Amino acid sequence: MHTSIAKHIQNHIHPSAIDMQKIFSILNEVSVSKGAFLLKPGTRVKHEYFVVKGCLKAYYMDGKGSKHILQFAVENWWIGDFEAFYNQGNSNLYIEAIEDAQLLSINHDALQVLYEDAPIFERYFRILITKAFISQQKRILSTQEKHTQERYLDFCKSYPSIENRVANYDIANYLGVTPENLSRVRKTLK
Amino acid sequence: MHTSIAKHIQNHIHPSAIDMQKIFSILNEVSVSKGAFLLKPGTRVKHEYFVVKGCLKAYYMDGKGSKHILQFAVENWWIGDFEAFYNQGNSNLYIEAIEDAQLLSINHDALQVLYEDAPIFERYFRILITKAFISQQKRILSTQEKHTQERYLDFCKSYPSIENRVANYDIANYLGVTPENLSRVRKTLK
DNA sequence: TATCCCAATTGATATAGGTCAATGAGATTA
DNA sequence: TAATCTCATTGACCTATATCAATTGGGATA
Repeated sequence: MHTSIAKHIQNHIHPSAIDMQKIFSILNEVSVSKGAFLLKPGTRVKHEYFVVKGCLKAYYMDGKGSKHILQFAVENWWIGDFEAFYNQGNSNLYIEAIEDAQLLSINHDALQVLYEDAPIFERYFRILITKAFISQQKRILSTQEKHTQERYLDFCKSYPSIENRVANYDIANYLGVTPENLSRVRKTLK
Repeated sequence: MHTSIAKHIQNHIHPSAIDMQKIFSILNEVSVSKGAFLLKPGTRVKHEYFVVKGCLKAYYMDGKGSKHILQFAVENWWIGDFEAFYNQGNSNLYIEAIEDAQLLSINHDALQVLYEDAPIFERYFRILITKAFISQQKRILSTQEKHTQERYLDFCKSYPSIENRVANYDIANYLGVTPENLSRVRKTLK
C-alpha cells in the first residue's frame, strides 16, 4: 500500500529509512466509492490525501449553486482542501470520487509532530506546494491569455491521464466554460 | 534595513538569534527606481526579493504582446519569478517598479545552504508559498464565479494598500479585463 | 501660463461565450 | 426488449466584455 507514496517521496527528497518509517506510521488507508464524498463543506479538515488508486475531483459550490472544479487527482497526486487544512478551519469544498479510490490520509496534528521529528518532510511538502503554486499560476495566465479551444488542447496535452477518465462537462467546468461551449469547440477540432 | 523582514519572519516562525544571523548574512540590499526593471525575460533567475519599501508588479508578456500582471508587491511582500527560481531556469516575467523601491534579495544557492544549516527556514518558505497558493486559488475561483464589478470590489477590499498606489489600467490588467471595462464598471459604482 | 503626456473616460460596434430548451446516443436497469 | 438515466450535442438567442477610435482631464515640464 505504501509503495507508490514511498516512490513519490523519494522522487522529491532523500529521506532516511527512519524518516520513512516515521511518515508511514502516521498514514492511514481510506477508500471511497465512485460518487461518494471524501469531504463536504462545513466539515473540520483534519487530513490531506495521497491517491494510491482512482480519480477524484475537488470543487467549490458558490452562492448561486454553481460548481467550480479546483483540482482533479489521479494516482500519485495529493488532494485536499489545502486552505482549510492549513488554517485548520471548516471545509469549503466537496471532494468526490469519480472512480472508486484508495487513498492514504495524513493527519494535520500528526504532520506538525512529524515536521519537528523529521524536518526533511517540511522540504517535501514545501516542494509539492511550490509545484502546485506554479501550475496554478499557469492556469491563471492561461485563462487570461487563451480562448477555450487553446485551453482545452493544453489541458489534454498536460493531463492526458485525466482527459480520458473524466466527463467532458467536468473538463468544461475545470476550464471555466459551459459544457455546451466545450462541445462546440470540440466539434471544430474534429 | 533588516527590521521589517525580521518582523515578517518572526510573525511566521520562531527562529533563534543564530538562525536570524544566518539569514541576514545572505540577504543583500537592492534598489530599483520607478519604471526600472528588477527582472526581464530571458535572465537567469538567481534571486527572490523582499520589499522593504516601494511598490512593484510582476507580469508576463504573451506571444501577442499583451501583458498579464501576476502579482503586485508592496512593503513586506516577497516578489520574484517563483517558477524560474524554483526550476533555476530563465525568467518569463518582467518585474517593474511602480514606485522607487528598496528590496532585500536572497540568492538561490545560498538559500539551499541555509535550508541545510537552519531548517526552520524551510518552514518559513513553506508557509509563505502555502499562503500564496491559497490566494491564487481564491483568484481562480473569483475569476470563474464573479463578474468584473464584484472582482473589482473584492480587490479594493482585499488590497486597500495597493488599490490607491497603482494605476487603474494595472488593476484592470490584474483582474483580466480591459481598462475600458473597468472604467465603465467604476462609473456605475459612483 | 502654455504645452505635453498619460491615463481615464466615452461612444459605437463586434464577438466569445452564456443561457435556455430540445434532441440524440450510449449505458444501465427493470 | 423496453424504459430510464446521464451526458453530449445542437439550435436560437442574449449578454458581458473586447475592440477600435475619439475625447477629456490632471499632473509634470518647459
